[in-house]
Amino acid sequence: MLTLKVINENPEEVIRRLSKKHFDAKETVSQIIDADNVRRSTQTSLDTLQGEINVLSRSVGSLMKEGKKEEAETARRKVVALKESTKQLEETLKAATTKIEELLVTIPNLPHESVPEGKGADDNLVEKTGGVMPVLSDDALPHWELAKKYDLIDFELGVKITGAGFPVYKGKGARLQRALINFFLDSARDAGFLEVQPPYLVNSDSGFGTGQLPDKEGQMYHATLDDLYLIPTAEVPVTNMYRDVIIEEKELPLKNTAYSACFRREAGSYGKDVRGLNRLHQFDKVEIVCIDKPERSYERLEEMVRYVETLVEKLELPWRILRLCGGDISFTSALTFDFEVYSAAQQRWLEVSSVSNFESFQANRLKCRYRDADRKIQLCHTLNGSALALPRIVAALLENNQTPSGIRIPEVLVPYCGFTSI
RNA sequence: GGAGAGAUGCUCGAGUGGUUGAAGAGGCACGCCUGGAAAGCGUGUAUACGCCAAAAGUGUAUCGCGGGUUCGAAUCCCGCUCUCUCCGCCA
Repeated sequence: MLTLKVINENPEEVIRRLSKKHFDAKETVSQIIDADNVRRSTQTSLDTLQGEINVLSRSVGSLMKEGKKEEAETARRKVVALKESTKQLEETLKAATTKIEELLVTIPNLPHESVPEGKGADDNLVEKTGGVMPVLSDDALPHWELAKKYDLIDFELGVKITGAGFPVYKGKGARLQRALINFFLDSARDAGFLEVQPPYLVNSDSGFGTGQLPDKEGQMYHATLDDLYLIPTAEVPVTNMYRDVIIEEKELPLKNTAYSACFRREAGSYGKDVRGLNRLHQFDKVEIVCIDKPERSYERLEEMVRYVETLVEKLELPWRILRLCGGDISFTSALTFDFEVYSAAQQRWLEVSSVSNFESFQANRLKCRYRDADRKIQLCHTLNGSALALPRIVAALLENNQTPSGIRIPEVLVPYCGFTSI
């Protein structure tokens, strides 16, 4: 969430910049400022009053020691009277604080100035393209047919065991998954990311910290008996490692990578979007997460984008990078680059990575701070990206590399797979 | 899951109702000392919010979390969470 400071100091700018996300913040911003004025003045009164009470209370003790019982009793009565008025103030303060908090979480992050104007996915800016478009024969099969033909993925079996969107990978299909995960993790490690294995269930504090709660509650599986959430991405547990911490400046940047299974309810999805591997409830992903100081975060973002580029390049897939427009960028992000690979038999681009700078938006919720050179405490910037999400990579690999004699495995994966074709 | 013990600052650890943000020790930082270092000596070493134009300063809150008793709570009471020990179960 945005800091109170930003809203108080630059309300007009906040409103102006949010309009790019098609969010009208005018009303909310003014409500926040009003509530904050109440909060401040109430706290001032309350603190003063509480100070008086503390002084009097202490005097009760010393008066008792000196044997001045009557004076002590007078002071005691006075405190009781004063305490009555603190109750009202406390309630007002709490109400104002709660209101500010409630309003604050409804405001999206400010988009970076470089975010293009636009309504939706069609207005995203193509930043860069690479790879070679494959030429497939007319009888080329979509990946779900290929998965069946070579017995790589059993969607129906997953339906029996769990439900739609929980496929069972078999044989070379399963081995390809494992190969990709290892390839991604090894690559990330070579690029300087520290590998971690996080929990797959998180508590609500963690869900709040990265912005899944309260905004996207319905998108996560909720284990209600223990009030834990299945992670929609490793971003959640990994970023939350840095919740409530103060990092020394010299330790920045922090760069982590993690593989995890990801669980998403995907409520509201339908149609050809969900065919085969295009959209699943459970999928595998390797995530990269960075924490850095504000003045360096865009440098970091660039580094992450370049890194993801090397992955799609090594996988020999046709790819493109999109700079997301104001209408398509997420609630929490300031600037996002999406990576898409071309799935030749489906003849469509599939999103396989999303690399974002959240600036201090998550850090403010997380209370993830660092101590700068002047020993001052400041919010960090947090960034993350997929590197990469498996299912759509698999879809593109299967479709683009199909030949009459089988499916070719890109060279970089052969040592990981242990086979050269399917 | 059952029984018991515990949770204090960066760490260890004292503190069982009255200037305790918190003794003491260690660590760390800075300074002195030194040719340099060690040792020694000295100083400093939480966070949030408020007030102040700002710094200085100052007020309030915080001893796992939440509530209660009291003029006053780290200290007493209740609930929760977590950790440890023993038993049970178990990959």
